Amino acid sequence: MKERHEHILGEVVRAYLNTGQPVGSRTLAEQGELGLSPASIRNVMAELERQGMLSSPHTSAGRVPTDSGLRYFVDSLMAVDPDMNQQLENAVAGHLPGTPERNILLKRATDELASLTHFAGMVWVHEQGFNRINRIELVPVSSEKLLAVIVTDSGEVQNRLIVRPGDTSDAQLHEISLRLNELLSGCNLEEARLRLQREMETDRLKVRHLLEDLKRWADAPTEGQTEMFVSGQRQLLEMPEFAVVDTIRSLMCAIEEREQLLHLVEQVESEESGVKVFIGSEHALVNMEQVSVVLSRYQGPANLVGTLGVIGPRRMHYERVVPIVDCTAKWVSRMLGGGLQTK
Amino acid sequence: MKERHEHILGEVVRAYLNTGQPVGSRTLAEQGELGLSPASIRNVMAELERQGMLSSPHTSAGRVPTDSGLRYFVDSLMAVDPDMNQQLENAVAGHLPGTPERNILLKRATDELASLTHFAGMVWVHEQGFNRINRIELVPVSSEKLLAVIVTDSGEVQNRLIVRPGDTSDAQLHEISLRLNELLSGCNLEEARLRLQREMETDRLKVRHLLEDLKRWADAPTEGQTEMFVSGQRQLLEMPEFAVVDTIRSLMCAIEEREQLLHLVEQVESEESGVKVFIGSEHALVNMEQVSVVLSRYQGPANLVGTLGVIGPRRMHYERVVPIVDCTAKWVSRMLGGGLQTK
DNA sequence: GTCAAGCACTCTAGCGAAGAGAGTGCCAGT
DNA sequence: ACTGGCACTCTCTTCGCTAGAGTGCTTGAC
Repeated sequence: MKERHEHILGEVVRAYLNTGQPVGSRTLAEQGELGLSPASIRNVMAELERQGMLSSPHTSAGRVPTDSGLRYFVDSLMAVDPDMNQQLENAVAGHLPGTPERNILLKRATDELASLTHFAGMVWVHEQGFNRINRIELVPVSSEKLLAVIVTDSGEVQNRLIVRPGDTSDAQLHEISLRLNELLSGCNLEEARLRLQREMETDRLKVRHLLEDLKRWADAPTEGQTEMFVSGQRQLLEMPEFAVVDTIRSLMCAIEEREQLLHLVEQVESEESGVKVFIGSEHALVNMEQVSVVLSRYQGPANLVGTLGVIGPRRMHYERVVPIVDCTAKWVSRMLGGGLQTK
Repeated sequence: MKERHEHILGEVVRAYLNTGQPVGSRTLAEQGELGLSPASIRNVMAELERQGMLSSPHTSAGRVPTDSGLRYFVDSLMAVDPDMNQQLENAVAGHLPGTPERNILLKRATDELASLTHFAGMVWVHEQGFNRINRIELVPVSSEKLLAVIVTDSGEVQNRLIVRPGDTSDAQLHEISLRLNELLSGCNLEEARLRLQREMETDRLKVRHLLEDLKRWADAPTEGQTEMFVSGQRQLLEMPEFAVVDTIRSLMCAIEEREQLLHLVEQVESEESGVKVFIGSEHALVNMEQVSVVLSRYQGPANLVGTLGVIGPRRMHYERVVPIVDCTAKWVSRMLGGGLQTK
């Protein structure tokens, strides 16, 4: 594409991102960035419209960038301020200190995404079903109940109340704990199930009921296999383009139902450069042509991998949002990798 | 109030709850419940308007019940179908089987409230700061980290990663666990802090760092001292009265900020009959005159007490919503009381 | 060949007028 | 005490009009 065309496309996009309104040739000329008359700008704009980069809502409105136009802008024209990147990294790291438990860390990252971008922040955890049990502990709670705590090697903590075998002292319970750790440490779910089954048959510890309870836990389809955190949905209501309830409704539905979004998340490859942007109809979410999604993979230790990003109006400042998502993903990877490494 | 007036007020409210539109004298007469001519109905309606039970948006619209009108209806006119109560109890109990961990149970109750009413369901837990530690356990996670699990006597499970003291074997860790249990079982937060302080001075176990970590935990302002679960916000978007974005925005703000709602929750006394209804301006939430809140206390074991309910449009079917909230509160109380009692 | 100026054309947003519809209040009659 | 009838009021919708903004095209200058 000719340099002048790129220049003008860039200006149209920038003006559109700022105002959300169609931009006309005169406003662009008066703005003075180009040093051209409205008429000349018009010629170029007409050309860009033929190429599918711009479109006009009607004859006498200005031009609005199409999805392709925004795509070209994001891919080739967008200039990321190098200062900002540094600044952002500091901001992200500053707001998110410490190494808390995994889910708390991820929840905080979600909040941070939302507050930095003013859109809705989202974080997914893909278990991949390969979690290995790192530790299992039985904590006495009352005479009838005990709490089974499992720590996986990806740093996740799960706990569940189960029935306490009759007449077991705390010391005996500790015995059983030790035995279970021998038995199950390093197992994934599948193996754990098998070994529990085998153990039930010999049952040296006479705790058949307890083993059954545990097995039932392992058998249950691991709900929340892809966990999801969301934050800041409210801020989307502030955007003027969502003043029509219909759009916001589709948006909330998509967030609550998760199916559609998961499908999108799968398209983000971890090998790629990092951030992936879906503009308007590119993400194929129904009734959400006015919505864009910016995502990036993060990588924790072992088999923990996830995706995070934001969902917001098509008219978002990609120059700012893309680095935010990028920094957050890197920061989360670093925190997870550094803080929870199990070996 | 005269019987006829009550009768007509009741019909106006019912018609309004169904349609959401102002109701006129003719529609009411044609409906045939009253056996009166439009003119007679008009006379009564004018009287009711003078009493502040009804109001007309403008001269030639029908009448809409005021907050007082709805209040009178809820207090004196509302007939709760006795069958429904039984039916609801079955429905609630049916959808919510088992006795999982406390927070999961409460989350499920929230979902159930939302799905039964089609509004947003909410559940709060008021800790009252009196929680006693029932059990504390240290679970080894890696060579550098361990997981501290605390079970309170209200059945709540908290866990946190802390630094593992250098060169401690799993067996030693168990030793420390036992000692900590001796030290802290039955303590509330205040006592725990004191005892940890004292222990740090003598420190028989040479684990000063660990004790410091724990103390820091106890010192931290217990965040989420009033926990809150929300579900089904999306369904509020379906309500035609929330088609204007402003109302829904205030609503989402109120839910996310929590402050205002907490203030409201405090007004629900546990001794009272059960369900408390706040209609329109009664709850003094800003910009939410079109919103009603229905709440009830539930009572768990020991010092665990909470509030649950729904938030929805002023025009809700109170005859249905009130028993739903009532049943859910009773069911939650039963589940918590029965399943997690510690002694 | 490139750019700018001018002009006719098109489309929308906003405003006021007019008419339909719904509901009321009041009066008179049974 | 209740009802039928009538005049009145207010809103909602539709229609037509105008001002404003922006375009495309043609023509002329460098």
